[in-house]
Amino acid sequence: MSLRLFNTLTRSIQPFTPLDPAARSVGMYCCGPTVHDYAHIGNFRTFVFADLVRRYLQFSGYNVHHVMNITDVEDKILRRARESNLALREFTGRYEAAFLQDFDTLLCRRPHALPRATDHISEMIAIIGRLVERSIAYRAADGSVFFNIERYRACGCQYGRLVHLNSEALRPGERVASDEYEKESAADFALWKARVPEDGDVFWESPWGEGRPGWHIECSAMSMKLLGESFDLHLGGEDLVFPHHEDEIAQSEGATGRPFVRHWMHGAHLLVEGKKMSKSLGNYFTLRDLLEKGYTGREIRHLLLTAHYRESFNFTLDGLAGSRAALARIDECLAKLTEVAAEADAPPDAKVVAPFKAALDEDLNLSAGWAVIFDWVRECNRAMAAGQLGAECAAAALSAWRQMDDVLGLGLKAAQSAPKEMLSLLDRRNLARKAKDFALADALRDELRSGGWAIEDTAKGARLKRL
RNA sequence: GGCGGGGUAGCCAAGUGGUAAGGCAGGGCUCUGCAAAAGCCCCAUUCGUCGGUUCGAUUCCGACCCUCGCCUCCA
Repeated sequence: MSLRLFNTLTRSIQPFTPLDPAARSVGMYCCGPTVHDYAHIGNFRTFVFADLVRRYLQFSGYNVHHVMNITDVEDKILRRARESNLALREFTGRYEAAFLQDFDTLLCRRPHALPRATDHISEMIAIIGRLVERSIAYRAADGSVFFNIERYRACGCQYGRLVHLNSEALRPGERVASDEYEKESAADFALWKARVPEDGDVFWESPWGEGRPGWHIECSAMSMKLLGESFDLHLGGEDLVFPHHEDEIAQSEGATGRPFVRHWMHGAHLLVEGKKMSKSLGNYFTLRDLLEKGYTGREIRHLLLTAHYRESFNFTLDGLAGSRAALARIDECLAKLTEVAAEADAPPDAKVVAPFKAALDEDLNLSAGWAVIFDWVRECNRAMAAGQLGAECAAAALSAWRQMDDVLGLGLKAAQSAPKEMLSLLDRRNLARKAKDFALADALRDELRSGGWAIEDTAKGARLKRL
């Protein structure tokens, strides 16, 4: 069995084959955050999805080079920076740092490169220059540069491969009508935006005059710089299919004449409490909002990983409580396995890893993967309850978990050891129980509980567990 | 209007032309001085509706209903 992934280009699940299969290396680019605010849970679904892809490729033996851009120049950023009276870099720097912190909280592996748009203006200008040279782009009267879709098509290129739009449907809508730029055709998109007064001191010199880059061009410039003019995998949220990714393909292939990306993957959006997230509905959550409610990054990550990435997903606070319970079940099992395994060591138990891999190989069907994991948890529990699981087997189970967790990224929750005061309370309770002074024993139990520790009476005696 | 997803138990969510994974919640049991925690067991004759193809359809086809997304800078 080998990895098959859905490719938006072909709208089908197909074997994943990198450009250079022999090297087992994969170049992967994911459209990153626009740093003008704290990222919300919907943004993070996409990044956790990208992390899953990256981890699974690594699990599958690929050497992944993961690039994610930081969009730090854009209309909304400019406006907000201006409102906050901060220099662009100072403003975006705050949200970039917050984003990365959130990224870590969700246990996502950091990309190998995090290029910022503003550090790659010259690369963007170079691409625009190539397009102008080939007459696929033109300079408008105001100094903006647009991509000419007609010319691109005339070169034998196809526009609309991802989204399958017909050009007649691309009639100017309200948003286009209000666009003041001087395009020759409504479908054309900006590569370079001429400087306007509202931009303040945010502008760069270019052969076409002062201005700033359009939105799509940054991804073409940075991905091709870091991964080559053709690379393997490009990811993003489903809303980016059109126009962002469609335009990326057009400007990249228009400039290089070479195929841009082999494999496109898009993560579906999520609903929150059954509705589209919106601030007015009160169901708009940043990661920070959820942490404030007492949920952990690990729980949020788990919930985001319960549904298949191409299905829209209903993110709820109830679901988060469910994730907490589900993780506790896994943690409990792993803690017991650790106890049984003691010092033993063994290679991963293929009985669980193999079906897990089979599930993930089929377009990352992690929902099916969870079924494998929970079936396995039940089996382990059953065997341990019957006292029929040897140290070797427990060790093999733990190795298997570590291997699968390489993909899940949830970690092995370390057993917390209780502080001295709590341990002495436990001792006193044990003595009270021995003396059959149950009133005292129960009082001590309550005291422990209010101190945040639950007593678990097991066959091997009482132990404490963090609440 | 154009294009594309979905509708599976109380909730979340897989899946298959051969008779419905898994998680949460719920119920029962074990353990316990009582609890708690934990574990085990149970929990959809049925997959939006109606037709059709088929020995057999939740799965394929058609119609309809509902829902979500995209259609020019939103993950």
